[in-house]
Amino acid sequence: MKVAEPTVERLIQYYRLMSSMKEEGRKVVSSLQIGEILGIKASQVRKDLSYFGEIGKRGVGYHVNRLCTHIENILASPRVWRVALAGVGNLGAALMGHAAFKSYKFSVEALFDVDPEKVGRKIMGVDCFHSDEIAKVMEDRNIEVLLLAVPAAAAQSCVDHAVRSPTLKGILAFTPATVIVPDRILFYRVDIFVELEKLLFFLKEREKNNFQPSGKLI
Amino acid sequence: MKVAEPTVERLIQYYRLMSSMKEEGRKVVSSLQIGEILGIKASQVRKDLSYFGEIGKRGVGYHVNRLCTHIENILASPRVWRVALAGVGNLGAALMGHAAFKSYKFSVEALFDVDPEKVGRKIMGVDCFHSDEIAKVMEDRNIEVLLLAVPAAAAQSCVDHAVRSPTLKGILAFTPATVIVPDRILFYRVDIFVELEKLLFFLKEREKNNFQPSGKLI
DNA sequence: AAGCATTTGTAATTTATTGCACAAATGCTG
DNA sequence: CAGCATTTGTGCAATAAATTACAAATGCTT
Repeated sequence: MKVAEPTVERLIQYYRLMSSMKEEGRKVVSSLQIGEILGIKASQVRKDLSYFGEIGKRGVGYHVNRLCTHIENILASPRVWRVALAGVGNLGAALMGHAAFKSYKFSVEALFDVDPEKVGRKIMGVDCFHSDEIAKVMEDRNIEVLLLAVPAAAAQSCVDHAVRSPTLKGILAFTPATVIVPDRILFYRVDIFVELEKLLFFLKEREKNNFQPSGKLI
Repeated sequence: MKVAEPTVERLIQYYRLMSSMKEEGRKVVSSLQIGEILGIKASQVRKDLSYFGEIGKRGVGYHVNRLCTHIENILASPRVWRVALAGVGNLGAALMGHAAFKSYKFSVEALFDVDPEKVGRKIMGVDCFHSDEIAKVMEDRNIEVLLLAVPAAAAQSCVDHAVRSPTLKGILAFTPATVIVPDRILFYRVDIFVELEKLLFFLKEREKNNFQPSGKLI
């Protein structure tokens, strides 16, 4: 049983929404209501949620607490993933400082940078090493996931070092650069500038078509 | 003639690749080579590139300079978009400092924050206003696009203010929060934590299926 | 407890996106 | 200049994803 990527993405959204509804003390919610808030068709919501067994109640809706736990189980980690962060600039700092970064699903076991001010010190409680040592440190510390927040020019070289560690399983890159990664490594990218370009492109299209809607809404 | 979102996304990647190949002095490239570097099937590359007219040369490939200009024209802006950035924390600073942010497609005309240290001053040459003034300033300065880099808790309130300006056309949010936006506004989101969750989920799936590959590669 | 308004779960359909396969061009070689 | 190796552009097939439509449950009302 394999799950499609768009489904996983929506499951994460449902989970966030259920968490906040739980906090607000809400007990029950329907697929229609979930869909309206998230900008998704109710039928899509139902299909996603029923994918892992019948969890709702016909004529009633979904029990918020139960749905929350249910999705939590689907998304749960088998263990705490060991993560490293390469690039402790503004973006890296933004990540480290973010509330959602304090997750029980992973722990940051090493930092990498080239700045002599940072190398050799602990930053927010984590040892910072020089980027030249990526391969060795990642293997020593059994790092499975690399978060790549280095400048575009340094991205490929960082990846080349990192993939030499047999412990590496996945990379999440925040860099607007083309990088080549071996097939055995799961690779995801968050590219702010691609999204910005897309937004501007579809704004242009909208304008051209004189306000006939198109593109992705919500 | 409407263009699909995945196509636009790939066009941006092709453009980046062509730019760097141009710099390296490369003259000609085939769809197969582009595809191998970008992890895309050659047929997909050809389909994308032929969407806006025949640009390649059979038996030869694509002329790098010509292709670069071609895609540039497709993605070109009709004018310089007027942009504002809400949230001048680490993430906002990372954006402002980024090379790719100095684009001729848009100019940052206002900043918003709640920090009294920042409000009323110029930051990197741009006036910073209090977030309470979003609606007024955006209308005064004719801002069309809002970049939202505020904490999750503040996101919805910022959006509510911003959409009161009739000049607003699009929002790009960097915040891991559910926000409700009217249909007339084009809304895109870059959610680092969703991507991280997805990566961890598919790593888990891979492990479960004992290393049979799945998920998105490159 | 029968009737009714809801709301889920899912089979069937539609739409979107990708991949295949091959004719049509191109340029090189002898 | 004929033959051959490439490589594009594109109709068609295959795959993936979203949407529709409706039977099956549920609980409320009378």
